[in-house]
Amino acid sequence: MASGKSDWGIKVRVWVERAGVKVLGPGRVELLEHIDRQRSISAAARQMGMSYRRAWELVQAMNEAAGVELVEAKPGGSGGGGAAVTAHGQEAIRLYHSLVASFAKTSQDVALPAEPLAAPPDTT
Amino acid sequence: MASGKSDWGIKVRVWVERAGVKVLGPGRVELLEHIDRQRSISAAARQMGMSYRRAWELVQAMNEAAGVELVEAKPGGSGGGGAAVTAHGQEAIRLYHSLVASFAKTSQDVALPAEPLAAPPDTT
DNA sequence: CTCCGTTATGTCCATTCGGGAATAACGAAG
DNA sequence: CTTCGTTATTCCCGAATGGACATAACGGAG
Repeated sequence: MASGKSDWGIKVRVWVERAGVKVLGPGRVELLEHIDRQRSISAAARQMGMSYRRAWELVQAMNEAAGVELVEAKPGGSGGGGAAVTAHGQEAIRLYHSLVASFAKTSQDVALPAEPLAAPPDTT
Repeated sequence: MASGKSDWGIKVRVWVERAGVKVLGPGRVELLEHIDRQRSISAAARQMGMSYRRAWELVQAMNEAAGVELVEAKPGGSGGGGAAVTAHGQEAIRLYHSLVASFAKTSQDVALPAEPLAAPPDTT
């Protein structure tokens, strides 16, 4: 029963750009949240099963694309240093979540019919 | 003036799945429309600047994922054969466009503020 | 000064993706 | 049967992606 019930679904991916370059996406925001909790890029990366390299690149890309520091990182110091999500970063997280919520609501409203690809009756 | 005005924007990508596998996306629907006009996969591919191979693979994937033939292709015959978008395919195009329209509307409604990342005032 | 864990950066490599080209299959028209 | 342009299929390769690893830089604590 490959199509026994109705396993059709709508998927939406939302992201925020500035000057045409990506600033926030689902993965980036998730990373922001992990950094916020861990106060460390490497710890966040580990927790997400992502390489530190990639996490760091994402942070760079985010900061540059946003034009403001969303994550403030510093090497050295007690514990080796660490990273923190700035006030702008916090705001970015809130903003993105509200966007996702809006589109999720739309997704509910436009729910697909049981048979999305039933050809409409001939109108002649 | 890297951020002189307000070059922030929201981007949304919508796609339709069945049983967890992608059926329709922006590129696939565009391909459907080109095939519908050209009545040929290869012509559609040329027009889109895409290799015939990729176009053909997309058609296969679409047909299989949908569980119904969205494109009916036949080799041989006068003119070498050709391809046509079925009634189900036509319906798929309509469906996808309506989805995109809905999400575009939401995108308008949730338009970003001029300074998306202005930190909210301290509430203490 | 030494130690430590994190940030910062470079190099190498497996995987994926899709283009390009080559080839066969096909079937109606002539 | 031959011709013709399209569909169908395979093989090879370049680019991009991102993981794994190695190494330096950093700076507070002791």
